[in-house]
Amino acid sequence: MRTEGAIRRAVGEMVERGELPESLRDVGFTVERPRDPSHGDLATNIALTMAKPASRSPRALGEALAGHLRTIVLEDEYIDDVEVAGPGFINFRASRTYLADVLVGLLTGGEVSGWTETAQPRDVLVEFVSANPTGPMLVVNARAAALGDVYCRLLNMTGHRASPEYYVNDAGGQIVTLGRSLEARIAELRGEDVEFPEDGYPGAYVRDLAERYLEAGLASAAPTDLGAWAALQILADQRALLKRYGVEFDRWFHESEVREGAGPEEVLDILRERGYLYEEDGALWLASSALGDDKDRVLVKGDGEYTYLLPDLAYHKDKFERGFDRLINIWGPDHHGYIARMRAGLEALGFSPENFEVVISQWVRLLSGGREVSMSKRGGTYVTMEELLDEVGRDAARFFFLMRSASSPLDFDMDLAKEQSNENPVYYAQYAHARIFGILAGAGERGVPVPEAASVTRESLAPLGVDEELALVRKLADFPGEIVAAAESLEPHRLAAYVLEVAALFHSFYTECRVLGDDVDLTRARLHLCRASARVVAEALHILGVNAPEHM
RNA sequence: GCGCCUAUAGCUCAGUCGGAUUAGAGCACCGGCCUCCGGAGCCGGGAGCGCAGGUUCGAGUCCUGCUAGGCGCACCA
Repeated sequence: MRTEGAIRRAVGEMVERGELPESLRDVGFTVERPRDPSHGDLATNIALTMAKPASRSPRALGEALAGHLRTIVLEDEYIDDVEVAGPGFINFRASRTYLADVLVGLLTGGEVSGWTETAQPRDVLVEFVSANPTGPMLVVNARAAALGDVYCRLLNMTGHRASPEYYVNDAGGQIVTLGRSLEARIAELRGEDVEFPEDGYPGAYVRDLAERYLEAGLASAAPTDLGAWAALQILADQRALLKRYGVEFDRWFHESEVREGAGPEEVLDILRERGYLYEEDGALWLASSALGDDKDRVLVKGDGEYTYLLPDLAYHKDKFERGFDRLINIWGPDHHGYIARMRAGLEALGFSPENFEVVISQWVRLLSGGREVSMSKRGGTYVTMEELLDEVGRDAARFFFLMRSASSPLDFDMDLAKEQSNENPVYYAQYAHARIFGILAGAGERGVPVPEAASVTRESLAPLGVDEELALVRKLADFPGEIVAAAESLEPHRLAAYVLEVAALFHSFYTECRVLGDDVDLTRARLHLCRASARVVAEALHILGVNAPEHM
């Protein structure tokens, strides 16, 4: 901020002296952190953007601007140096005072959310997983669960109000199919000779449910009721598993409730009023092709039954009516074709489609022993989310899913995730945290006084100055900005990458700089740096829902 | 046929709002570092933007076309 102000002032001065035309007073430019640390802490491209309109060489413009900037920032205690580099970038170098204040802020600054609050908070509903209650959750569900959960954490951390929600598809034909599958398995257990339904669910879990059903001493029932019962059992299992994974929903919204309520009929009324509903071939159609969809969609079938879309529209209408002004849905890649009709339907209902976002979470391919684990739902061979958690644990599973952007298909290396070594990124990050606590404990054992975090001052940090120390502090200074960037772009993988970078810089610092030494002041300063690093690593991991252990 | 996603090092992936004659990590491979705070660590080394155009002072990034892979195009959910 202050850098941008200084640049504006420098441009203003040049305009007033006639060194630049008036038209360039408000020229656009950016200020950003250069990728290469040797280019300083902040850089602006202003000389490049104004070179053409000013018809002067960017390099010469840069020199002229830098001259003005030097006198302007002279009294700024946070900026040490201004220089022109490359084709005409103007680089600013942060002062040691600035870096010291970064650490003071990290150690005494209270809740992280206080550093990252947005000026425009929104009420966000994040709907994710929403797996059919007809079978166990699979690894793709685990990926979506990690993403949705962290979206909420990121949004809440940046001052929004995010609410995680699960839509339970407990209506429609699939529940009946589940019921008929269960019926057949129950009959088998009773020794009856029955044929398993052709389209039934072949998984072993249906047999387990049949056993449970008989053990509970429940009477025979119609397939619909059997299906409803089975779905309830499966849902309870899902809920427990998600909790174990660190994901809890504010609300489980049942499709059956939507269908029983007035919502679907209200949707039809509004669409009719707004002219987006028509009848053809005995069915009621949504005129979605008028709003960007490939074709119109049936809402009420010829037999009077609702299609999936109608209750879903009613559900999303309900979301808006509950006061949410931003809806985020995480869907699998097999549902991307559904986006256009959903968006069209919401627009037809009078909602702004910009407030409805869909993130497509791409498939997960499991690798084990260097080979792909075959996944076939039809063949009944698949790896469930529960098996994955049993195998690799919560921290590794979450971190691996969150390391990659949602839009990339993911190769999940089970062997690597299980490995307790430096090859495993999640251990690498956690190790940095544990190592710091090892140092703090070691200080106590040696009688080295460990300063309270709150006691840190600019002056107490003055002994820091080695490259490894400063590089680490610079990286720590990015923390709030990384949270904001990850939240705004809904890209948790940035934060995962960031925490690995912090860990790497900490390990380098640790190797190069002995923390517990003879120099009391230096030791105190480095202990503060350790504490601040541990805090950033822990906070970042916690946002990702990953533990930051003190011992490993 | 139409639509969406993907294509960056041998492998798995980053790459911010288009920025720096030098495109980064990790794994794998090669070579170094423990009388000392946690070696689950550190330091060094080679190799790459699918193809062809275009926009721009500047393109891995934006646009067009092509190629390859994945997914989707229901009165299923």
